Amino acid sequence: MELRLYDTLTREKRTFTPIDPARVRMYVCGPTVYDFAHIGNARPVIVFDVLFRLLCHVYGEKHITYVRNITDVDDKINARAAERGISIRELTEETYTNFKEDVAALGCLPPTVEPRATEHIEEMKTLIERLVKSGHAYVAEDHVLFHVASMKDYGRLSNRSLDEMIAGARVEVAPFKKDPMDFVLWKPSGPGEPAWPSPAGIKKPGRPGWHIECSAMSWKLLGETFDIHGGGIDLVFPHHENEIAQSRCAFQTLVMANFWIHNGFLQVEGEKMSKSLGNFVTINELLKDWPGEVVRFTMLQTHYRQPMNWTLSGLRESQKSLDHWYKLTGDSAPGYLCADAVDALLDDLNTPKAFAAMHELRGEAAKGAKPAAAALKASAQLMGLLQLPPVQWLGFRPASATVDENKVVSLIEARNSARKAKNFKEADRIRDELKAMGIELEDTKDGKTQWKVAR
RNA sequence: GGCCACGUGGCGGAGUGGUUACGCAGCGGACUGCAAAUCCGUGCACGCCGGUUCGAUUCCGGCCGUGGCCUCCA
Repeated sequence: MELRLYDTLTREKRTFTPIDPARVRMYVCGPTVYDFAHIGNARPVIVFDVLFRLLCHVYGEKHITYVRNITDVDDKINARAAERGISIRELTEETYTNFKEDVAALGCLPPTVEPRATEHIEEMKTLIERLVKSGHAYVAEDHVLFHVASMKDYGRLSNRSLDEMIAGARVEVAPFKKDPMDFVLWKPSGPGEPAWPSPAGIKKPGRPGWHIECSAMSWKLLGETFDIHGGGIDLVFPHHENEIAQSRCAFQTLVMANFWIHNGFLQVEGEKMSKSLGNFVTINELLKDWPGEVVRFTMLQTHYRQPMNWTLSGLRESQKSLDHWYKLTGDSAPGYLCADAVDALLDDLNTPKAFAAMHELRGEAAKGAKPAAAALKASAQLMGLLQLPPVQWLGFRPASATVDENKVVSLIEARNSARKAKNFKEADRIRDELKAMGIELEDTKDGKTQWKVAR
């Protein structure tokens, strides 16, 4: 099995070879815990969960270390906690709990380690001290700044030259910076802000800059150089660029990670997702109306590097496909994996192509091929789908639908009595009545009637 | 303004220098009391303009459009 992955740094798709196949190491940037995660946050979580599962399949579960951090020190967190009148700790705990539940409902396995920034301040300070000592960072007005000009090939990941960046910079430059592109490793804390004793001989207590935490945590948990670093494409610059600068300069290494993998951006109904447009979709809200697997399926229907458009009709389509798959595979045990589906995944995580192979299996299974159904189930499960008992799946009711289940059931009974008595006029009238209530019926072969909420 | 992506049939979405993606919807048929579900069959495509080539949706150049980054952001 050969896994091929696209690397943002070298801009090519190439064979993935782990540094140590007995310990494959992946780091993915996790959430800043200040509010509910939105659908855009869900994309990397789901995409890298599929990669994690695939790596487990190829190298064995015990040989993968997947780290996804929790950013629990950040100015947005401070602001939100103050706004809500709760402590920072309360806010981050609450948000993290919500995040964990949401992500589990999306069928994502817990990473091997979920480190918190606040628990790795010492490592950050160690890195900062090293960078100052080696001349890559300097102290100015109680800040520690990384000196970008000290690194020859800064900008390679995002394909920018320093000159270009300086020319195109629109930011106001803090007066104490040696170079406009220099970024903060450590900054002083004001009253009410979280603070730790500062490194580099600074007297005033302070807190870390944003980028240093990932360098510190990946170092602590994965080492100076590791296999895969992932995140959203919007993190390429400045976050990942700066991580590379910090880690490589601190450790004198040629690379920080061998593969840099980034998922594409997401729009909602053809527009940028924003609170002002009213199309801001949180995972939490979505999960009230849709099973997690529908959200997951929808996300994987687009290749992870492509821009994707999140739509209601996309969710409906996914629901249909999964309904179909669940009905067909039923309670059958998972069988052999579909080779075409696995090959598609091994080719830079081509999930849409894997789905196509699985749709074909569905066709064979419909003709009565039991191994095809078993293969469909196994392949879907490799992608974190078809994990529920079919009864539970088919029994899902959206929370927003206010249906009186007892009434629905008694109407269905009345309709079936009418059908038995060949009073089809009455039976159809009842069906129409249910339809007006947003209930759709499905008569099964064994004479029973299933119902679902129309979408 | 600088840098970087993307543009495929009604919709979603893979892929390829010459041959069917696939899914949803539509249409026709089977099944059904009629529907729904399911099964069978089926039409529809590669933003625009040039270039390379025997041949380009696929390679190159330009243009147009959309989006991302440059500032917290997946």
